[in-house]
Amino acid sequence: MARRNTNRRIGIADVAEKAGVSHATVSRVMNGNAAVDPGIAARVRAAASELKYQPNPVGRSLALGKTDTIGIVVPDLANPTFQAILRGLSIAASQDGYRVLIADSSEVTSEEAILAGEARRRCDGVVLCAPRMGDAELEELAPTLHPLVLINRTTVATNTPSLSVDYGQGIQELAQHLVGLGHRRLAFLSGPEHSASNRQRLVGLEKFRKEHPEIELQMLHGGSNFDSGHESTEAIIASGATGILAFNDLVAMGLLSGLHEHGLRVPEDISVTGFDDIPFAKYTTPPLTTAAVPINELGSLAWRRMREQIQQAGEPTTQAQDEFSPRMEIRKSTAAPALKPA
Amino acid sequence: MARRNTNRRIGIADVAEKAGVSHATVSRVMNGNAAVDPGIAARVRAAASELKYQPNPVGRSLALGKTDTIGIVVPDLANPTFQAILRGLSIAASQDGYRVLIADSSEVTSEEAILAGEARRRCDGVVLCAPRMGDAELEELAPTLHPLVLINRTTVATNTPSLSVDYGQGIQELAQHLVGLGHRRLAFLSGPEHSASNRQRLVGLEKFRKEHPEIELQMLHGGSNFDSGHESTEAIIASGATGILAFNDLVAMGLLSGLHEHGLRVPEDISVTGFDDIPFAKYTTPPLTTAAVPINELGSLAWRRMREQIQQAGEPTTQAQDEFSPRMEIRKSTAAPALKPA
DNA sequence: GAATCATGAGAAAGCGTTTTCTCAGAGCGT
DNA sequence: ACGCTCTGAGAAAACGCTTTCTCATGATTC
Repeated sequence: MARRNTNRRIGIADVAEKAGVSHATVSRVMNGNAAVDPGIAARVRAAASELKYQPNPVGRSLALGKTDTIGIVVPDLANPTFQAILRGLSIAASQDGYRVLIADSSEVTSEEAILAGEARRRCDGVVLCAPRMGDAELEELAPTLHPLVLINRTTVATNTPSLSVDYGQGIQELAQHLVGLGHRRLAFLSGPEHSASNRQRLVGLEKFRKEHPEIELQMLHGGSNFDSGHESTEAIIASGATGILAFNDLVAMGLLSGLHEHGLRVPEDISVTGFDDIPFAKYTTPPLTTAAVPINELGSLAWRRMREQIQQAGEPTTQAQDEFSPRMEIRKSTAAPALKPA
Repeated sequence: MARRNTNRRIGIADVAEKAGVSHATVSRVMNGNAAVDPGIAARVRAAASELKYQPNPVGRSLALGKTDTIGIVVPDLANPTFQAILRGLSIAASQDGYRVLIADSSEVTSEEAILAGEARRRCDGVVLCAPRMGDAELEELAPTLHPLVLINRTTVATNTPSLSVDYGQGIQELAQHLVGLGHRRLAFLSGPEHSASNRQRLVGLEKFRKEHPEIELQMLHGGSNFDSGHESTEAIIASGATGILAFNDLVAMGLLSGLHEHGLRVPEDISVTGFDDIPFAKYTTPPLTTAAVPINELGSLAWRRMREQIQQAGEPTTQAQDEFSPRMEIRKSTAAPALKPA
């Protein structure tokens, strides 16, 4: 006897009474699960629409053991990449009648597991987006979250599908591009320390270094947003590099703006690349050379992988490990260096 | 007898059995609602943590009649403004233990009411963000959605709190700013037809026209994103106006890029203003003069108004109608016009 | 020492659905 | 006309929790 009965929403019981049938019959009519006499069905439907009856999803969820909702955990909702994934996921999921519940960990690593667990209990599955937690913790957490889809991380133990972008490959191609233009002094403006995608970039660049020992490649610390790019301007100028690989487009844009303020021209004086190809990248001045990540696909594919797991619950999951290769997007922020490097 | 019992998650019954107490006692211990013998409580807690018991939120929701979730309906999740509102809302709500469920109407007006209704049934309240539906429909829908918070729209009938931005005022100030710089030929590149905020801008500009009959002010049709701004470039040039009021920052940025491609310099040849002050606005080249909308505040205030309604359920709601005044953000995309207007 | 009271735990109802189980009645064949 | 199957509707259990109600136990008071 929880809530008082007064003033409650109209429920299946009201419809049943009005139509002169049992609860069960109303449920049958609403869901079309079993054969019901057409006459009775019509009566029920009339009663339902007259009372504007709408089934209570919570009761439904309890009985069915599913919520038609999936959760997504992201490190920072301010990041356009995660926003785009969220959007792609939401649109794809809604096409199948599912809704998305969001949880923003605000880059607080210790919160991720808690948020994910909570989301999982409320939802039929969880998408874990670029988690910052350590490998061991992820390995332990993953099985408890199933159905789970991982973005930008992988796990070995369980067969959880993962979607990732080959950041190592992309950053190498960008570096190649700069070298091809004639640059000999490069600098990488790195991202957040706990970011797995940042580590991938570092690994890729290490490989690049081995293959091009003649090229100077400096590593500079930075962040993942505008401001950190902007703040790094002086360090970049001091580095003497002519080709700058920014962690992502946001950082590149901040840097672009900082360089402009210092009177340096891009690409004449210095070349800058981004990463991600966020929608804004092609509208910067100059338009940004970057590695395009098929971000919309990521969101919708995440949903497809989730749906597969939800549908074939129990069956041997097909452990899909999708990896996307970034596509070079050569624009105007890169060019051959001036003859006499600064 | 819905699902088969096999393989089910561990529930309150398991804890009760393990601790040798009744379901009720476990519930009492978990929620701290009533006095429980410390010894028994400890036993229950031990059993719970040993079994890693986590209450099922669906069962909880059904019993409590609340879901600790609120819904938000937005016209387009790709729009940075709505992304920012979503983010502010989500962060504020999570501080109080609430989660956010999202619904994207994809600008399909007819879907809004359905999505909102569905969201409301699943959640404890709904935030309706810049709905495109007509006034009559909104008026009819609002009472059925309570607790409801409206953003960028108001409603008279019920006492639902609303948050809005004085777009009319902001656009007038921007126009004033241009006139103050010496511009005499202005053009407004308008937004989506169904957008209430676009109508507000038009009303504001009508007022401006009355007060400044000597100023030429053209109205051009446009959209709300980069591309529409970009596409309008030629129409803008053809208009002969020297001061352009873009619908929002996105449109302004697209326009900036288009003008650049046509060899026109901003602000020397033509001045451009945006609206919203999205994070990117200060990093464009040149940095964009715009009217700043306190977008983060909007999201968190939306939550505060929602929380007020949820808490004082039943009590006379305080029908708050908050209106924000945009703040002029004068940057480098506006300047005095060339002596001889094009 | 008996009556009263406070404390705290268990039984059970209730939240709003779905689904199984059961059974009445109709239709059919012999 | 009898028994069989079949259709379809109601009764009730189940989902997992909270909370009221009830009652036993031990403490308090006269």
